[in-house]
Amino acid sequence: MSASAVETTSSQNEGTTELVAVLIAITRFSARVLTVMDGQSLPFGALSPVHQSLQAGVRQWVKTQTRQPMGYVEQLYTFVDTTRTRLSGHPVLYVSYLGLAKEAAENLLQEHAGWRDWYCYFPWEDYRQGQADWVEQKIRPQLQAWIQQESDPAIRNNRQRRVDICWGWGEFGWVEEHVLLRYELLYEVGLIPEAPHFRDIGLSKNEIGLSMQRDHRRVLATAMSRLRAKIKYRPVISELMPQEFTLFQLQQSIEGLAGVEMHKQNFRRLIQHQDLLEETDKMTNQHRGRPARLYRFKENVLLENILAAGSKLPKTH
Amino acid sequence: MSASAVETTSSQNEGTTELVAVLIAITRFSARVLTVMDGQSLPFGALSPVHQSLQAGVRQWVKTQTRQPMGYVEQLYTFVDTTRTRLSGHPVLYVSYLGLAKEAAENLLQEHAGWRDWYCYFPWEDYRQGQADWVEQKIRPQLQAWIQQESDPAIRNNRQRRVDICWGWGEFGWVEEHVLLRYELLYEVGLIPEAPHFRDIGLSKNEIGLSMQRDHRRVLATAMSRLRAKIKYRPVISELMPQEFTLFQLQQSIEGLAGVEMHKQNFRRLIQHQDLLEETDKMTNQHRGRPARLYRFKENVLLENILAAGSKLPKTH
DNA sequence: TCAAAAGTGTTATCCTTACACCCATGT
DNA sequence: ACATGGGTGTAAGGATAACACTTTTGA
Repeated sequence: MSASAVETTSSQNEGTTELVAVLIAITRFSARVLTVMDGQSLPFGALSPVHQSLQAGVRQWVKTQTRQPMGYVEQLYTFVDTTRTRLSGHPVLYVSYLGLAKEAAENLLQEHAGWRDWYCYFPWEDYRQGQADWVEQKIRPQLQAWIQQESDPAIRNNRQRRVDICWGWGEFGWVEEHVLLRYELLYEVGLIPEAPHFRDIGLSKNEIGLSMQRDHRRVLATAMSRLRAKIKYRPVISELMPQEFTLFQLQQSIEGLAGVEMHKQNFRRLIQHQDLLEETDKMTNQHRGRPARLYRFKENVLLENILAAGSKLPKTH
Repeated sequence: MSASAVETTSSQNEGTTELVAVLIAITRFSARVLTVMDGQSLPFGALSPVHQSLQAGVRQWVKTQTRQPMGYVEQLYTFVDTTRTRLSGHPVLYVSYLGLAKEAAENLLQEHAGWRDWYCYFPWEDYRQGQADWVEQKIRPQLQAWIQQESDPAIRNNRQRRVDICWGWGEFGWVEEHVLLRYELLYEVGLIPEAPHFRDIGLSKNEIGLSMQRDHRRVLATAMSRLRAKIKYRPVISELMPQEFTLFQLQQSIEGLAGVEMHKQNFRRLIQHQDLLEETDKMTNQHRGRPARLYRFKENVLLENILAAGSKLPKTH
């Protein structure tokens, strides 16, 4: 503290930095995110000089706020909070981290902490049964109106193209990792309650999703984009699965993350061709139908998540 | 300023944030990076509350420091400077950005600003003629010794694996986007002058590369990794090329970035199958051999760099 | 018996790679 | 003439997607 008092630079150089964590776990094949404040916020806390690193700071805050240990961790993105910056007169930063936890601890510290299905915040991102009707019926006309609002035909064309790319319309297909693009589009158009220029058109929470404080929903969207992109080329799914599992459980978990369904037979073959899993000698019949073999990830896969090395997934359906 | 004086929180929450820019351009088919301080630093400056966004801040600093305008910009990574944090008693952050410039302005503002070939800082990353002899002769034995230092056979095995993945030895191939992994390995082993535990084994600057202040070389390595990965699935190369160019020039530019050579015929076909380029009616004979057709990127490609959409490149050789 | 899920096998198609070869120009 | 780079064709191999089909269990 005495050291900072010695600083001769103006307070323009000083600022507040907060660490924000998006911790993901899979429970019953659906993706969940760790929240605090009754789901209105992600775990967060101020960066302090006692932290040895940003990562250590995030781990510490999540641990003290929720008691949930973080497993695999990677940096996501750094945001400025323009509102708080303007109000306080110094820059307010959020450095966000993505974490993957193997099991969701049930004995969370605070009453207001909890695991939530991530589709509560992004209902339109669950594309497993195809595009929801209300997207076509309620969202699409709003976007179309937004396109028509623009008088310059060149910009109007760009808007049309952007909308089509985001939602897989026209010549384009649905791309599950465009979570952030879609969120930012809805935000810009004014359909997201967090937006300063929000226009309420009477969408329910099951449609437009639950809101979060301090733009944390954008942070979550960033995390979903990153994770959905990453599972396609790196076996990070191993950080989320239990020790042993069936191939179908693995498929359902990935489908839960990606928000799309996959072709069963090809999924199995593709996974088995990749030298990621090894058979156990156990079978399970915790489900309807023929008993299934249990598999586990090979030992080196965890290491290779930290280093490098690839993995592939089949296309949808 | 008066607002920050009102702050009641301790100075632990206060910190300094610097913006660091890695601006890349291609000159004569080799990748260059914009530097200041005679190549010892990347352009940087403090984040201030007057900046409307992080990106705007980076653009402003690069412009005022070098007069070079930035084109395409994306966030790279946020680092903590542990040394300066310890000394000052408050967190010191670097938020880094990658920028791609179409042409390298020659009339740079400062005398000490300049464009440098990025292989000056990472000589081992130029793999276009295969692996350099001195890597095999001087680096490899050092890495091998580092592996043998470890007594625990499990950890020793991990080290061996890590070294092999990084450098494409053993069962692995050279992966050009592992720039950061390789740098961090060399840093950890103590071969990089910037490392606190640096052991001088008499490598020349042509071998271990030029040093930079404040760990900026790590920032550059991060940028190279990102860019090398990105050109494989997104046509960001369009942000670096001049208006019109031949296919061979495009190939050489990409080879300059990736640091590997590509198969000529397949490169041409792959590019032409992707609906990225359009023919002009012009030919050039600014080179030996048969005159070549000039191409340009389609108009929508620039837009799609900002949004999404893919592109592919052939494997090496 | 039927539904649900585990599995196996096969084929068509596309993409990539590798190789062979001809064309046009400057020196 | 030949070196250099431009440009076309094609065949082999591998990966993927799509489809058909059998097996084993619980309800």
